[in-house]
Amino acid sequence: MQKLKPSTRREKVEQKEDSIIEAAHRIFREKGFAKTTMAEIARQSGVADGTVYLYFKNKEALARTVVSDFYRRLTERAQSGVDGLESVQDQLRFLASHHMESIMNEHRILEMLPIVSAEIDSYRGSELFDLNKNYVIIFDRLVKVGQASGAVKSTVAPWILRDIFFGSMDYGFKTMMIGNRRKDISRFIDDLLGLIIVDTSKPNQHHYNDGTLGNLADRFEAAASRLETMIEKRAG
Amino acid sequence: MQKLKPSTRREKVEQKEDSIIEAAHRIFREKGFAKTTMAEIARQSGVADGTVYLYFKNKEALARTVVSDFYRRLTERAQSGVDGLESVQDQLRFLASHHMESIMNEHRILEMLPIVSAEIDSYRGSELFDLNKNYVIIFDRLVKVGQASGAVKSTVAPWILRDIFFGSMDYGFKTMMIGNRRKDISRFIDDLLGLIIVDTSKPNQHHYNDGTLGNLADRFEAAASRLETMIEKRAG
DNA sequence: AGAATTTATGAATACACCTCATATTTCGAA
DNA sequence: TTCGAAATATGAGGTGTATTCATAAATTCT
Repeated sequence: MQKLKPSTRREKVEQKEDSIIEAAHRIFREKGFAKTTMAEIARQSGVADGTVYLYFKNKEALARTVVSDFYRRLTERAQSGVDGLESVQDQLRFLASHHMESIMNEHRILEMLPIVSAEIDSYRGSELFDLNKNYVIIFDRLVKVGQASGAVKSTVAPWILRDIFFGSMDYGFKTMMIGNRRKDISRFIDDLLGLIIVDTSKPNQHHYNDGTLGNLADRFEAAASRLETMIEKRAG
Repeated sequence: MQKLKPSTRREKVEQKEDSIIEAAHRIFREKGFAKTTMAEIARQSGVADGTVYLYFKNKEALARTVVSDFYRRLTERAQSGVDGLESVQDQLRFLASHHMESIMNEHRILEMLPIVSAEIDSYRGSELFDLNKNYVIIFDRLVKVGQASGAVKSTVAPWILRDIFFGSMDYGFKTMMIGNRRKDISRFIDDLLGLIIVDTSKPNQHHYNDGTLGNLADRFEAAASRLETMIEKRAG
């Protein structure tokens, strides 16, 4: 009763589940949460109305799965893109561009986040919370490295920088959509990064490899960084 | 048929409309758009279900009125608060604090904005668009004055600064709510303003990006601050 | 093959928004 | 003051959509 052969049976079931998710994603992305009907999702999945509820508790749970998948893709693309770049500046710029592009293409999906997380008793500890955390931690890591090397402003707490980074883009995206000005996006990213990144046009940028006090600062920050990592790990 | 005595009759009608708006505001603010029912609003207003629809076309229009009223109050309080202050720095700080406090108290109302503006054929030109514009223009005016006097960074376009200002706070508010850390709000505002305002305590903005002791002290303190924050978190 | 179990179906139910035929109230004119 | 017309109010019922559930079909096991 519990375990079945993991053969074709399971695959068929998973395939059906995938087709429901796929149809749901397509329609949610097009019309948003309120205007998509479960009947339409069932129809486009090629199943009966009731069948959808064998795979998902309700409309909200289905939407939550769609949002989760979106975050997974977002995180994977962002991380692999960042991994291919050298400097923290380039990595941050890529992260910003990628984020902007993604919410541009799937803003209806992202807009479902407050809807589908409203009903969760504790958003902290939920799968969505973890997925969001896994995404923004990409930024956090870059900031940590950047602050240690002096490429990113050290006067602002990292978690505040994170809120400024993502908050500005989510809000700015909306105003640019309303104003029909996609072409301003790169300008927006430039200015935003300009506030966060220490201007590289300055002569004394990477200059602390000697025995000067600047080098001492580097070493102190690196040590602090190690401590942070350790404490974070212990905190789980 | 058109014009009636503007006497008690009209007043009674307006009074009834107000009681509906008041009840709607109370319940929307408490439960959000989706979980409030028109029946509950009617009950708490002391009218029959159908009566609500004599005053508002539908649930969305009623919610739109509630959001509009919220923006009107927000703008009025912000403007009068700003008018009582001298320096641009103080004015910006007040605007930020007031905004934070307001969305803290009525975030459910603000969250209805995308919902109630979704159905409008053109958000631009709608009453809500104008109200929002009237609100953020307070910031725009401060920035204009600030940039002219050198108190605000001139390297970033004003409309981008505006998106960064409000976007950061809207996003940061959420993360602070989730993390139960209201006490970090003033720190958040300080850091955000620090990115926008030219620090008047420093004769030269770029002063600390060299290898002087002043810069080292900044970086030491920032690193220590990060550790403190982290340890505090664990202790809390 | 036949029983047992899993999976699928779609008609029926539940619930909320909204309408509308009817009732009540208000107000001016006789 | 009374009467009729206009304005306002009512709530039972219409409508649309999420969700359930008794029944059927498909699959697996013996």
